[in-house]
Amino acid sequence: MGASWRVIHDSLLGQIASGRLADGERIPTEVELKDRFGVGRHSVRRAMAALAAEGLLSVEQGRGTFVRRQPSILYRIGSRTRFRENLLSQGLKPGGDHIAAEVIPAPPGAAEALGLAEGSAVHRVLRRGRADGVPISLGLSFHSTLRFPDLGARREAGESVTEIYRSHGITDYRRRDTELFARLPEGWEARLLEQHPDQPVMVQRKTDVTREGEPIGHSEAVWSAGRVRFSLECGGADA
Amino acid sequence: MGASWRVIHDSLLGQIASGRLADGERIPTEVELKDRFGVGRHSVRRAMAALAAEGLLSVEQGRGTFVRRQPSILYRIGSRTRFRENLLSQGLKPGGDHIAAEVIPAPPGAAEALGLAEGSAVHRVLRRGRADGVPISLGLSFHSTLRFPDLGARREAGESVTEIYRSHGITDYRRRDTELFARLPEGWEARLLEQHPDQPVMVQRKTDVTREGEPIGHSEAVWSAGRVRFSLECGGADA
DNA sequence: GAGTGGTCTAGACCACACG
DNA sequence: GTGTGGTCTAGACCACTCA
Repeated sequence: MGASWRVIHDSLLGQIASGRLADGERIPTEVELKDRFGVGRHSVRRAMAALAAEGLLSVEQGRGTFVRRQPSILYRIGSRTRFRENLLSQGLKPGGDHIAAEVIPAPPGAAEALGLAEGSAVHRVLRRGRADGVPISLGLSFHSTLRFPDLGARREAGESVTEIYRSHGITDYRRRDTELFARLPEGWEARLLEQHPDQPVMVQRKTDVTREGEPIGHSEAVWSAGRVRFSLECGGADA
Repeated sequence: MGASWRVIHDSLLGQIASGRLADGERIPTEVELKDRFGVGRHSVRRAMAALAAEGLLSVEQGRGTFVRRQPSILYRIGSRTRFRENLLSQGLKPGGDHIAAEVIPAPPGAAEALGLAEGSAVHRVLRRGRADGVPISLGLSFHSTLRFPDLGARREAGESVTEIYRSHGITDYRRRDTELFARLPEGWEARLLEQHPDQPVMVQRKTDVTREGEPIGHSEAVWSAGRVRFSLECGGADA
């Protein structure tokens, strides 16, 4: 016989979908559900884990479990549109936090993309993007300290990459090798994105190059898959 | 205290990464691992689930659990490149199975994309794409039966969409609204893709329109995220 | 301190593969 | 039949939040 956790899962799913359990509302505790459905707590937890991985619940240790309707953001990709404008055009308030900035020896991936020797000093800047206050992305970028000595401090102060490029004489740049894939998040990524560790993220890897083809910046952005969909403005191949 | 399943997870991970557990090799049974690490079976299973969700293991009920190194395919998207050529250019053998073809009332999403009344009859064709024999995608497509009466049978016989379009006088078409996002797979999707249900998939939704902008086909392709990365040929916006 | 979710053990039975 | 993984119950203790 199949899965008794499915029964719980589907029951709660129905209540959330129908609105009987409203957004932000607290759902019954694990013990209460276990008694109500006459099953073990393990099965309740399994049902909750599935719902959380679907992005419907926010589980908070010590406080309870809450219905969390996810914003569904359509993020245009492939144009010259920037983070700010992209969100504003959908009526969302863009935001961001500075998480970390440091100088480290270039990791293999970044070194290769930037054409540097592995271990060369690079700025590593980590920022969190928000839409209407909800975390949606983690942007991790790498830039050579030789090329952009002051980048770390200036990004920390809130300057954009484009501005910093311009002050170093780079008036135009383009993207090379934009790569997109999905995976499960690391623990720290899930925490910073305030999402369940079983809910996937999308990773967007890209390299900026000058008009002449010189690589100047490499970045890896991690997007919450439950909150963001990408809209490609360049069409796509068929399967 | 922390997580004892992490210890097991990391130990096996190391053995797989270092090659001490080779591709295709069977790993110790749950009972054996539970005894070896001196933990409960639950913790062993949790470690296995994590490794399987990372795409490193193939768990087969009744047979055992095996190391499964995943192919990592870079699939170009955004150009005119087709499935066949895309894989061939990477030295992979393209393949595919016909799964199902039927005529159904148009579901809401497809009806809207095609500009049909909800419930109009459409062909629904499901195919599975393979690279070197490994399933990598499920392509679900919708076409009006009025516009393409013979499409179901012809696709089942192996004809391509482009060929069928051409025989109906459509010599050129383009993509509108390519949308890309990630989620966890449904049970049947995981089964058809032969992947773990906790490993994410990427969904690519797109609509074909004629040069005049008339929508003629809508499709939703589900890609195994553990096996495929997308390469966008049109750059990307920054985070 | 009481209540919540997080982790763990122990033990049972079921479903499936294979000899 | 034997052994594998899949599901489930029961019960314990820990970590965190909040009054």
